[in-house]
Amino acid sequence: MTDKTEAAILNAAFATYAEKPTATLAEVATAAGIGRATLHRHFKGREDLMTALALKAIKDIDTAFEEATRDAESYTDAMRLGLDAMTALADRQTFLETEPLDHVPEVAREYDRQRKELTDAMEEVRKEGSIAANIPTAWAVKTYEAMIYTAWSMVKDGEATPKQASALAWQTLESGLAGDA
Amino acid sequence: MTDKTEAAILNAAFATYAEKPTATLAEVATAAGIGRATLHRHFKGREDLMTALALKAIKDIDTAFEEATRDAESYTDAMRLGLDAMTALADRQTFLETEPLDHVPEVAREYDRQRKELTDAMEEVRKEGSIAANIPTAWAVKTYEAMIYTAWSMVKDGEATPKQASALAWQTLESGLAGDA
DNA sequence: CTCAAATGAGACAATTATGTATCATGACTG
DNA sequence: CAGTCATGATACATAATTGTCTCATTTGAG
Repeated sequence: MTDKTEAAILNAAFATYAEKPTATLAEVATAAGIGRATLHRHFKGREDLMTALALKAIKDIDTAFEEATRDAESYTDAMRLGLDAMTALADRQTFLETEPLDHVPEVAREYDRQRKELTDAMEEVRKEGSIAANIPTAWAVKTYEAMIYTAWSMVKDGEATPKQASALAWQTLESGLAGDA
Repeated sequence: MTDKTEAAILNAAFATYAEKPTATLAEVATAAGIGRATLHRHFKGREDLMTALALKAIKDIDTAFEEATRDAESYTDAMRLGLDAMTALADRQTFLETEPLDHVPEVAREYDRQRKELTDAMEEVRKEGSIAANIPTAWAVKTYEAMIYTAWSMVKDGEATPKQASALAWQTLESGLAGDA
């Protein structure tokens, strides 16, 4: 049950920290439906949990993105499919943005790698003609992430279904980066 | 010097919490360039500081928005001008989103009021024909806020000047909500 | 069923953050 | 210049969080 418990802890932690970045370990344990002692059995301490969360966040995003874009017909299409898949994982993205994680070399390295891959992919999207010339790639990447967060937020607030939200996000992103109003 | 010191504390706090939501009062004090004791002289405690920050955030945003949109020719134009002004205040917006503030009635009330005003204004923008029919107003509002945050983030990361960033934000928003790619 | 492993609950210690009080110092005011 | 006021530094008290340990109970595999 170790693996299942740890997964439950990590998932609960993502949800909890997305809601309240200052949450205590006790709150995370309660959210996971376990005792605080059990949390300490699986993760040596706060720092350990944070590192595990960061690495899992990166891995989950990688996996979801690869899975979703397996049979994309273009980089532009891959972005659309990826956005759809990521809408459910925005709590992980939020965690990575919120928590200062530079002090763990492995996390920093993986984070940079993922970010570079996304930037490279966006460059390909540009080559496909989906991005206006005056828009920097860095802006396109940040907007992409912002749309994922916004879609997630819509769902969280009960203002849209995941499908609706990611469709809106894609529509906004595609039109917005194409640039002709 | 009391007023100036308090302003310094609040501004430093916005910057600090935007960077690290779990920052301690000691870190805030250091960022403000004062001793921890002095912080306690101006704000009774953590809760007191948080409340002051929330109220100031709301007020700063109100003021900046009103100031910037004073001679807007339309609601759509007001949104553009407001976005420009808000780019520098995204740390306040971030604070309001990050910190759970429902438990202070006055803050909750002001927050709801401001949010409603923004939603109402966005409805007017819709009437001016700037928003595609299939896009909910709630989405338009969230996207607006997301673009402000994104512009701020670009500036913070040194990838654009404030002017460039808010121009990109407006271009993306206008084209994105108009909806025709 | 039986046993080993995992767990929850609780007690406890250690660490960290918060809150309060005091005092000497420097700045500004009248 | 004298006095007041805010401040920084420091010490100290309290509270909250984190980390460790034990033990009775539960769970699950064999």
